[in-house]
Amino acid sequence: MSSKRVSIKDIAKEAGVSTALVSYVINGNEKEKRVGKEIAAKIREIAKKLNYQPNQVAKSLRSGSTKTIGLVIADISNPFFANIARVVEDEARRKGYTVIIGSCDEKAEKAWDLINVLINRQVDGFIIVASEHSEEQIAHLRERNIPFVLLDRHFPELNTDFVATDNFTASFDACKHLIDNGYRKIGLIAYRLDMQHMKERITGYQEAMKENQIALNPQWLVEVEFENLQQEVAYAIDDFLKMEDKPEALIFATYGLAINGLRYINELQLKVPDDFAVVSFGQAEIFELYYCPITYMLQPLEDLGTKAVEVLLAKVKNKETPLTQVLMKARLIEQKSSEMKK
Amino acid sequence: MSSKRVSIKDIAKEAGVSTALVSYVINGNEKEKRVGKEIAAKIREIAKKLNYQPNQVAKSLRSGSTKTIGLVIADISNPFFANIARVVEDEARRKGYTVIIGSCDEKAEKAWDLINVLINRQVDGFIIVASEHSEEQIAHLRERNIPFVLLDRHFPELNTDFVATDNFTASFDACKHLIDNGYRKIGLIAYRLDMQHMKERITGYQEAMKENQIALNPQWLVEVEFENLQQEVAYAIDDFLKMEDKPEALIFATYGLAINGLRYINELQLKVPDDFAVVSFGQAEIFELYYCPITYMLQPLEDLGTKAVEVLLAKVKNKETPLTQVLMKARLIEQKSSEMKK
DNA sequence: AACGCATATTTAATCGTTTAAACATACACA
DNA sequence: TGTGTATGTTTAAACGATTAAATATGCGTT
Repeated sequence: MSSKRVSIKDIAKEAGVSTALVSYVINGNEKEKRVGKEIAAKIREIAKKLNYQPNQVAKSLRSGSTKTIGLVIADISNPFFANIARVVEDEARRKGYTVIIGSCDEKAEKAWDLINVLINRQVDGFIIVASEHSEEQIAHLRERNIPFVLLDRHFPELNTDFVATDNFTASFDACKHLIDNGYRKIGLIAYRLDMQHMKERITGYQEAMKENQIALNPQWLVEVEFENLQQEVAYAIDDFLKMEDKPEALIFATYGLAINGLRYINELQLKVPDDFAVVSFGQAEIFELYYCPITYMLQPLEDLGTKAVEVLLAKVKNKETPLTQVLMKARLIEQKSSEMKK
Repeated sequence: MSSKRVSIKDIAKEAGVSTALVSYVINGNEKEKRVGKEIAAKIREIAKKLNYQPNQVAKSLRSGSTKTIGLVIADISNPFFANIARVVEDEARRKGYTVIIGSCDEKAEKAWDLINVLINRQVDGFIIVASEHSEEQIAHLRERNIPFVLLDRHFPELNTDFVATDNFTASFDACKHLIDNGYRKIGLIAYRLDMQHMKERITGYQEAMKENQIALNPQWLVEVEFENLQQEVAYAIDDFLKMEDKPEALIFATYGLAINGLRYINELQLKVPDDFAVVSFGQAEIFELYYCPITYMLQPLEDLGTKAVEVLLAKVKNKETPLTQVLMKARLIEQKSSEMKK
């Protein structure tokens, strides 16, 4: 059995009417358009019999709306993004939209390509977890009047819609928690990134230290490059160990940093929390499963994702929707890795 | 600055020619179609000036090909699927295709919805990581002559194209490895699933035991339900512990089972590998980061993914392509969790 | 001058759907 | 008989691209 797709024309022919009537009936406009009762019933019956499925591509061309949103992230194989993707997918589907996910590895060039492909595919809007140096792309979208909302990261100087975690407070809380538990020499491993969310994770830490009268030792703050992550993190920890004023607690500013840091700490046969107490950003089973479960700042992924979809779709429906900027609080999940200093 | 999208008509008007010529030039058919040199140059120039981007939706409608493939998986937030998705995405993009990923939580109904949405969106083909009870859907696709390839799991009675791991051998090797390292009482925790890949993981284990003259204790083989996973795994381990002939080594048939199993083992303050040696399927940082790194069967995700795309696109280009069925070998990654029995 | 041929360009149909506008028919009422 | 109104249905253009077929023009040959 082959099977050409059934179109509205086939139904029209079989029913002996014009395609207009079929369209009216299929879309439930038969009342408004005054389609005859028997004809309507006949059309519905035939559509069912032939298992008619509307061609979304034709609809999209005609209507100018594809009911599709593009989700631009760094890497779908990273659990943080994968979790976001899942939330966005579910919420979008609930509202009749399909999501196209694209990974750009934090590379501006890949992101450009990706965005262009998606624009050509006429996505109705974008949810973007932005990378460094993507201001230009964002500005481009705005110029072309394509709806988008930034998720998790934003550029304060661009004044766009965004939905993100309050990273300053999260980092402040993480550090404060360690201080409360008796640690005073606290190191922070972050990325060297010219991005607001990372900067806030740094200033939050600094502010918490200051506010608790702890002199900031600049050596305690290490910013590593994205490339060669594993080595960079190892060097950072090596350096900590060599210091006179060696940190007794570490904050990892992302999940990826924590993974690499903990791996190296294991390799050195150091113990958490005795050699280093630990608090991390990000979330994954791993933090529960580590021999010493890791305290972390739980970002409200579910809320972030659904809110982003909501904000975007409002924008899609009405481009004049006023700017929406949402900050959500992270929650401290206390575990053994940061327990009260002995 | 607003910005209506630039179409081929706009270029044609500006150049004072018909849309046909513009189309020829844009698509590089100017030689074949004998477009005048100066005109061609002019068209190209104008296209550039106006930053023309072809409307992929219109192209799709006209050509009947969307250059899109649907990837149907259980859950994008599961690292196994996320990794597959990444490989598929990259390979597809390399070949000019876009991927739409859909999660169906191993539910036949969700999978149906998803597949229908994607069919309506005219995807050119599907890569499907099938769930239980999805034979009907698969058969449906075949009847409608829509190209697809099964990935990671397949239904032997359906005789479709597929690309999968040789699970029998993988499981055999996992078990054999434990036996070689001195363990003889070996438990297997698997899903109760009517699916080939799971069955093979069971028979592989059984075969390895038999071949090494180890009497199979049926209590050592536990099949748990997908629902209430955490509890079910805990019960299974409780049961093991109560047995006279308690297993000294465990094989987890999936990543999810391992996560839950290891969490519970931690909770009971049992030690790997002394209380239980462990080998698992799946892969993730976690297996390296656990206090006792976990031995696992590394599935060749990269190869599986790229091959699946290759097979599918061959099918898309020519529906008469002969059946392609590929089995790939998993590789044992030996770590401390299965070291030689003391 | 007539024809053939090569070159260059336009016309118009097509993909599947939506929808404003035109058309047709019946009936009520003056 | 004509006019108005309600009801039911068709026509045809449009979305943006592709492409077979038609057309136009110039040139060389006889």
